[in-house]
Amino acid sequence: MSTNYLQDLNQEQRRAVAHTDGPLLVVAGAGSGKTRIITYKITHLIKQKLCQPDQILAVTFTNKAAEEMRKRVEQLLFPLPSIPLISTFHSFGVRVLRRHARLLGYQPDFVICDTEDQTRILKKVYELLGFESGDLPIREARSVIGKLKNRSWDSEPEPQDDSEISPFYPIYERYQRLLKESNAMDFDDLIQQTVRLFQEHQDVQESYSRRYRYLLIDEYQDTNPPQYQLVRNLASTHQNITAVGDEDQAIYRFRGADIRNILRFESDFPGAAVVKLEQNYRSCQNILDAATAIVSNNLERKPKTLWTENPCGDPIDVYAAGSAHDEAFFVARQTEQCLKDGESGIGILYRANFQSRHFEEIFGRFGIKYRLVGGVGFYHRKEVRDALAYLRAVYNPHDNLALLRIINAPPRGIGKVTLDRLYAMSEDSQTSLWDTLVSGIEAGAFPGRSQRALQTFLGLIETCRGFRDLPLHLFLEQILESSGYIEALMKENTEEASNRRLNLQELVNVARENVDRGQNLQSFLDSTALHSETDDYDQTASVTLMTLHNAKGLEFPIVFLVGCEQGLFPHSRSLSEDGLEEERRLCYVGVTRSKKKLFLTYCQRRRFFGSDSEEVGQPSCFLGEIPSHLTRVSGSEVENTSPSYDYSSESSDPPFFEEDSSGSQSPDSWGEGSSTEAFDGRFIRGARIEHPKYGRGRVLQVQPAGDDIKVTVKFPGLGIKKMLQSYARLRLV
DNA sequence: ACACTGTGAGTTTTT
DNA sequence: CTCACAGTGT
Repeated sequence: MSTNYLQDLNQEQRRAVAHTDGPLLVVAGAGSGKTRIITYKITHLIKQKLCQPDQILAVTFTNKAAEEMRKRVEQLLFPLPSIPLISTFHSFGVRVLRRHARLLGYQPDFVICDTEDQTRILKKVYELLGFESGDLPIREARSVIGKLKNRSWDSEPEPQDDSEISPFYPIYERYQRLLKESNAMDFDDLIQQTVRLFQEHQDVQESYSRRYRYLLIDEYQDTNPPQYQLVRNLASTHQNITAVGDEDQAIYRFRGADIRNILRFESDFPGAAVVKLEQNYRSCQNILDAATAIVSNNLERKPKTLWTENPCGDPIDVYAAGSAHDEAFFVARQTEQCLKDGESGIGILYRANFQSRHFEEIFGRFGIKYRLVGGVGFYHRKEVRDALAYLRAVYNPHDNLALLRIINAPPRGIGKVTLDRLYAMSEDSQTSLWDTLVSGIEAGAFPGRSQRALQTFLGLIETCRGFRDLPLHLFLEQILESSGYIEALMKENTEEASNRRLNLQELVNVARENVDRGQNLQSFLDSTALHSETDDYDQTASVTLMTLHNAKGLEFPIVFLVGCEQGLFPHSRSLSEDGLEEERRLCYVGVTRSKKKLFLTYCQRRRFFGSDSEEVGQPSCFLGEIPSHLTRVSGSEVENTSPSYDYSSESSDPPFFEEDSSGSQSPDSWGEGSSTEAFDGRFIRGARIEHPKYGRGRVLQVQPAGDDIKVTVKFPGLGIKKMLQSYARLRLV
């Protein structure tokens, strides 16, 4: 068996796989065999004996993608003497950092904290610095910190040149210090600290660069500056890098991803070869045409032409639903029909997680089995996180974050007053909470009741430490018993509590599987921290609900892209600046997930925040970018429940889909560019605005009023005001 | 210390 | 609607 596997590839793909020496950029359009390139190239390198398997490093963004590749490589190459490292950026970071943590002043058993931990830490920071969440909501503080960490290669951010961020720099500084003191890293640190390690310790960098002689990077368009720098560091000694990507599918700018990384690859890596893959093997012609038409409105891209030999396929169905409920109903009915026809592999894709609710509800009523990816996942449940914190705290009591989480869960009489005291003492003595607690109890530093409660807690942790040598799952079971956690749930005697118990049982099962695979506590904790919900997504489920972001890299015979409304998709918060191009790419990603059949739906009215009335919405401007001969439009009628929404004087029912003789099925607001002129960056539903007198508010409703536009705005604390756009000097924020 | 209540505020996307 | 929080009462 020599080079048979090359027969599966087209000419361009073969060129990409056969190029083994030096930098290579593979510009791979949607559905053109991106994953195939990486897996076959790994195969090629090994079969041609260009290196040992364990000298190959392939980096992806999601565990799911990594797993998929591992599986495929295994299939291609039977038994292997060693295995290539196929890993996500983050888990690669963890791997390196666990080994060299001390060089950076961390302990090797550092903790990985996620968004929830970040929030807890930030609350503490606010408390310490006297910040109010009114000054800057914690959510935004997180994003400011993320920006600081992700925008540059070096680890010391320069705040002074950014007036928008510099007032909040103390928050960043204190946050980072608390993290360090807790021996913790957030997700961004996992990359950034790795880069720092490489910068400060050239020898370490070189050893990794020499160790991995061939580098393959998936989804290169989504790399942010630290990741980019990491890649360059790894390639430094050999430049054997294969970057695979597609700038049209760059959808992680909010995470600091910089599309220019892929656009300037050739100048970054002199002598780079470039291969373009333009044949699409996935979608029908109609779908591909629609996708191409949409994305060609973007300016920030290299033009390319995707083509396919696949049949034309059905027209794209566009459905104008009356309400979100109606939309879900329509999708459920269509889905039911598809299932009856023996179809499987139906994807319901949406912009934002909260949209899933209606579909879950209606699908439940229809008896349609579905799988939900994302949302509040297993590892984010309170009880699961508590249990993991117990593991951490018992294993290492100096883990402040874990200790704080479980010290009073279940309630055992250690409240805020006691905790504040403990915290202050720990600040004074510069020791961990645990040490402070131990010495404080000895010194009798607490009032009687707290003293006894803390004493009990201390005894509990010490008892649990006695179980440390048990296999992980038994260890966990023991802790849950001894801590009284299970008992407290039993006492509650509600359905919710019994669900929680089931979840904990499930966690014990996961732990057992880990033991069976020979993994230790540390790797168990790592995998739970880096786990994402996409990971256990099962290809065999016939109906799947997920966000567009989660859908990247997947494909479905049938796709429903729902909620195609101005303000939701494109999202109102991305309308200012050039965020619209990114939304358009997201739309491109969504459309190209589909193999044979695509439905696009939107709601003419949607409830916001579960408010009492449904507000009028405009169809997504992306719908207007699809040539009308590719679509088939239908819709449900909207009853005129509220006179203020009455559009009937302007068009007959259904309002947006008047059949006219000019041949265009599109309403006026769709036409090329016109919707963009009227609404892009303006005051659409959901947008946040600022009024010179009332301050900040949110647009609830927009309606035409003669030549002007009437805008309804909710100002927090002040109530709802209606105003005309031309008079009110509104500004987007 | 904690369980309860009402208030008010907030929904992009993720490792 | 659903979460987090403040303020109540025990």
